[in-house]
Parts: sequence; structure tokens; C-alpha cells
Amino acid sequence: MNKERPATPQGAAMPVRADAQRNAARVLAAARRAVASTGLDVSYHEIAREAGVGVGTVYRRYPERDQLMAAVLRDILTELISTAHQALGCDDAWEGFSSLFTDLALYTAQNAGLSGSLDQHGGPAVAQQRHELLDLTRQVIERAQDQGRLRRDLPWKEVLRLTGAPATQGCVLGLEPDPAHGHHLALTVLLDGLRTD
Amino acid sequence: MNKERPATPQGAAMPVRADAQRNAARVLAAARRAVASTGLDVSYHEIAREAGVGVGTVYRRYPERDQLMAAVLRDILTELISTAHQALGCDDAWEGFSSLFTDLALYTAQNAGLSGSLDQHGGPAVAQQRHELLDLTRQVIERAQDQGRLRRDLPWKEVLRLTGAPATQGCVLGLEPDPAHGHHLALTVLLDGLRTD
DNA sequence: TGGAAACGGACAAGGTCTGTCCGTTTGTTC
DNA sequence: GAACAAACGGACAGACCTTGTCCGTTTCCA
Repeated sequence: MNKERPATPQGAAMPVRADAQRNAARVLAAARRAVASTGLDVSYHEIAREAGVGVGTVYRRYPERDQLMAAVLRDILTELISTAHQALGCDDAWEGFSSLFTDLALYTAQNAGLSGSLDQHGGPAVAQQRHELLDLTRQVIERAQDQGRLRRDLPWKEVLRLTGAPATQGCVLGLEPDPAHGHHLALTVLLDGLRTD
Repeated sequence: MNKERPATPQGAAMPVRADAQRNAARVLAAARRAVASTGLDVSYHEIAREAGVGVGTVYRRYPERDQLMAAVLRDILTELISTAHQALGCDDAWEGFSSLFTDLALYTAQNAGLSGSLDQHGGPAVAQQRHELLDLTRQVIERAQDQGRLRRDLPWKEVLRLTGAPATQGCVLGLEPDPAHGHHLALTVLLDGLRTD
């Protein structure tokens, strides 16, 4: 999939060996799993073990920790962006919204280990992707609101923040922590959902 | 407050020195803070620093890690039990429920670090306290349901599980993880709360 | 089949955590 | 206020975990 090495044009000099490509995929997948379960501070050895690969291979691929984290983020964001596109393509605005909301919540829950300090990692490319995802979700939310299917008393960013409610804090999205406020809103909604009268 | 040493009867031989008592309180408070922010694996040094005390003092008080964790849990559970009693004393069943729910959620959020594996720590005394808390919350929930103020389509344990929704998982309460199911319910309620039609 | 790229994992260096020990301080008693 | 014991604090040794490198071996491609 993605490689840190110079991409091979057409029939250039360095074709990138098959095993290298295979391992690159394994390492990235393992890193995602490891980061999700353990957090940003997983050891390289742990990732290597998870990938069934030697440590050297991981270090060779990602000499800097930031590069690895950026790759993980890029991978995740790519998935989410695709999900958001699907949601926006959905005829029913509510259905689109709720499925995206569910996916985001699920994702956030699975990646609780990532919480906080994600802005540090991943350069402008990741920032760009995150921006794209934010913009798409804004559209999905506002469309549902425009059609009267979704409460209008919450600005879209607040709705998005609720995404993190079933887990801890929104981590991929890079929302400001603001735990007091956001947390309170989540509670309000939960209570509204529970109340019968 | 609580001491690991033999309690002094009336005018017995060992009156427990004042500074020891002071430090005991400091250490416990520090441990609560440290465990909440860092997790169950905080180092003794970290706790000592937080308490403004030497490591030796912490080790002297709690030679075994389990003893310390049990003390922290006991402290927390005592607070929550008192909250639950207040909720049960509330005239308005919904008000009682929602305030308890809010407190539990707040607590859970603040102690995300405690997540999981709390049953291991703290012996029968903690288990007894936890049982008491569970029983009280069950009463609060069922009272609100009986009065038709709270959805009846959720068994009380599920309602309780939602408590963990704004954070991660219920940790003090020792509910089974069951993330798939509980998580889904939390989402359903959140979505119900958000939907207008 | 030969040569280069990639691999794996042992290993040294550095850091953190545990748990103890003992000289010093603090509280209590008379 | 003096004497004694309890409690304190923090330096320190040892165990454990991580990082990052290095080099003999394996795998791929031409």
C-alpha cells in the first residue's frame, strides 16, 4: 500500500521486492492494532511481534516514531473519509448521519489508546486529510439538520464531539479537549434519550 | 482516616502519631489522583511525589500494591454510596436518578485510568461495598421506571452500563465488559436523544 | 545462479520502577 | 525540655523494559 521508499515509476531501477511490500502491509496493520490497544507509546518490539517480523524491519521502514504514527493516522483517516463519502451519498439524510455517527463512535472507541496529542504527529498531509474529514462530516450533519431530522440546537462541532461520548474523547478528529462542556452535552443528550416524558 | 495499622482502642499503648495520620490522608488522596490520571500502574514514586512525601512512607503504609488499590477503591466507593443514598432520598424519582447517573458518569470519566481488572484488587470488603452500591443504584433506577419517568425497555444493568458511555467502560462497578452489546445500546440512546422525529 | 536488498534477532546502552536501608526529623511522654 | 520511639525521606542497588544498531542469513529478482 503506502511506502516510505521512493515510489517506483514505470520500469525504474528499484522495483521494491515482494517480501518488502508484504511486510510493509503487515507492519502497518500491526501498528494500527497495537496503537489501538496499547496507545501511542507501544514499543517497536511489540509492534514487530504483532506483525510477526523482526524489529529491524520495523526500524528500517520507520526510522522515526513520528513517521510510523503518521502512517497509522493516514491509514485510519483514509478509511473514515471513505465512510463519510458514503454517508453523504445516502439518500436519507438521517440514515447517512446516523451511520457515520455510529462509525465514528465505533472507531473512537476502538482507538481509545490514541487519545490526545495527535496533532503533534503527522505533518501537513495528515492535517489536510483531517480537514477533509471534518468538512465532510460537517456537511453530513448540516444536511440532516436542514432536513429537520436532527436537532438544530447543537452546532455541528458539538454533534461531532458527542461521537466520542461512547468512548473517551474524540482523538482522530483533533477536537479541542474541552471536557467540561462537551461532556455535559453528551450527558444531556443521553438523559434526553432515556427520559420518557 | 483509614489505617492499616492496628486501631488504637481507648488509651492503649500506641496512639498513632499525628504526622503519620496526616501523611496517610495525603498519600491516599494522591493515590486517587494518580490512579485516575495515570492508571492502575502508577509508580510508587509518582504517588509519593504527588503526595509530597518520601517513597518510603508510601511503601511503609502499603507494602503491597493491592492494599493501596483496595484503599483507593474503598475511598471511592464510600463516596459513591453516599451519593446513591442521597439520590434514593430524593422526592422526585427522575431527579434522583438523573443526578446519580450524572455523578456516576462524571466519576467514571474522571477515573478512565482505572478501566478494567478492578475485581482483582480489594478483597471481600470492597466486593461488599460494590454490592451495596449496585443494589442502591438498582433501587434508584427501578423507582424511576416504576413512576414512568424512565424508559422501561432497558434492564437496570443496561442503564447502569450507559453510565460509562461518556467515558469508556464502567470500571468501579465491575460490570462485565461486553463492549459490543452495551456499546450499541449507548449509541441507540444517544441517537434517540439526537433525533427530532 | 549470482548479487543485492531485505530480513531477523542478539546485544549494548539508557531509562524507569521496585523495594530497602539508614541517618535525620518529628511527636509524645514524663 | 529531655529522652525515646515512631515516622520520615531519599539515596541506592537490582530487576526489568525500550531503544536502536549491527551483521550473519535468507529471499527475491535478473
